[in-house]
Amino acid sequence: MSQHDPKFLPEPQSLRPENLSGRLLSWYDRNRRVMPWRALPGELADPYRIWLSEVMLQQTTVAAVIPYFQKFVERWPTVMDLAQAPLDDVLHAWAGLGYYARARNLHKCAQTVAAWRGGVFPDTEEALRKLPGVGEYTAAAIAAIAFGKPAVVVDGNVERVMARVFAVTEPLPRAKRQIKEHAATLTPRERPGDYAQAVMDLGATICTPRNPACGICPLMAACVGRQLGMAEALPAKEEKPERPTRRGIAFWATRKDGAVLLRRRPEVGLLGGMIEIPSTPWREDKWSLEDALPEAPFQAEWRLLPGLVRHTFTHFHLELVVAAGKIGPAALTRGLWVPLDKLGDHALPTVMRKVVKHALLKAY
DNA sequence: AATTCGTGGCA
DNA sequence: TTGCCAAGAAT
Repeated sequence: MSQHDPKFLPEPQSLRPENLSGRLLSWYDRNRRVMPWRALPGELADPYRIWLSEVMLQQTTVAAVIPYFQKFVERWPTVMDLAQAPLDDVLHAWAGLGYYARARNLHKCAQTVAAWRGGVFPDTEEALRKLPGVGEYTAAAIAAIAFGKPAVVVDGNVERVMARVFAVTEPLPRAKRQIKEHAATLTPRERPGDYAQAVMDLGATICTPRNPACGICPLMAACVGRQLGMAEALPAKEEKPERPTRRGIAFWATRKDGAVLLRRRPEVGLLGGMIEIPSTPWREDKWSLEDALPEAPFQAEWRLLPGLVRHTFTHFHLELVVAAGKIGPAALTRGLWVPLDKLGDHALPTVMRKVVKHALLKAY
């Protein structure tokens, strides 16, 4: 086949892999999305705000992050402010956003940056990667977006876009290395931060997991996945194990003055360091009240409230039955007695707020 | 390398 | 109702 053959359609130069970034950037410029951490065109990004937003955005949607981000930067405008804040204040402000280890690492990272560099973030991937809570993705994202470094940024959006454009059929997570190689071939030296955000925006708005809008995609002509009719099916993923159900009894313990007993969870593990309604351990077998009594915070006439509190974590379902009881004058217990109207002052994760709501509805 | 980490929106 | 999914990190 020669170039003079009318059937030969030369691949436009703009569709060569090294030029796809140009198409993405021009699409990005035409469809710029406003987010509170993004610099305006021509402005320099604030590394503190980029870092804070990237940590919040780990496995979390933009819509969920925005109000938390606003709250954090209003209360702690610089990394020095955040470093000086009590950890409890940070956990409380984070409550509801999930993955609470992020909040602890955020605070630790702020203190590290404050101590080492007086509040100046490192600007290389290698140095960023050493900070607590900053992994491969986040280091690359900060380096690219805040410092203009041509880092290869690979998040879930990039994985999906690359898998489709290059028709990568190997399932994730095995395909990660292959996908990163593709991503590296597209990463430009000019405007790498905008490019990274362009791919992520594309994945969030057009190259979506379901019903991708291929008809208006700036990469449509280059997308091998689409040409093969398999774009929506990519990326392939390994099967996930099914989620078990765990059960427990939570103790809604009240005092004569109406205060409720709370306690702090262990620093590590599920809901680490957060405040909870005391409960039995969470196990697969159902609990009878008799089984649960030795786990109660004190001896009392516990009564089971009708109904259940259901909550789903990443890897299991939880069903909590709530038992209500009043502490006697002689009983001692460990924990934190909190008036009902002060429950909001504590770092209660969502599952525990559900327990509170249920108890308030059923116990009075 | 495989698990363990939350939560809310969506089909 | 159920499962999937989201700008992943730590161990």
